[in-house]
Amino acid sequence: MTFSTKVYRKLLQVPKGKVTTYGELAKAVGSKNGQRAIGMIMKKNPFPVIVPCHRVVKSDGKIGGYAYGEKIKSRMLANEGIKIKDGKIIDFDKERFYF
DNA sequence: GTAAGGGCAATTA
DNA sequence: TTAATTGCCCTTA
Repeated sequence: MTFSTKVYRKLLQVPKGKVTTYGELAKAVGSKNGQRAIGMIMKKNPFPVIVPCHRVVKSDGKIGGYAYGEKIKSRMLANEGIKIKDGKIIDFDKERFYF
């Protein structure tokens, strides 16, 4: 069980239409300061299909980056019912998922 | 085994 | 309030 594996499992707990942040995710797996590591894990994401890495955003509600393009990310989020405006989530506090 | 970087966060000015 | 700097953890080279 590696760190990345935990991150993936946690991320899979995020329901459709909800999002989480790198910080929350890091804290959820035991590394409250491991947000950067998570970002890297997402980038090297070995399971891009089963891991909804597009549901992970920055703590301030912005989409942040995305290995396959931010526009794709925001589009997928919008497809799940999350409103995106100018690169950031409008109802971030509501759509946000707490582990 | 060492070094650098990454889809950030929290702090400070 | 926005911008810049520092720090943290993990993976990859």
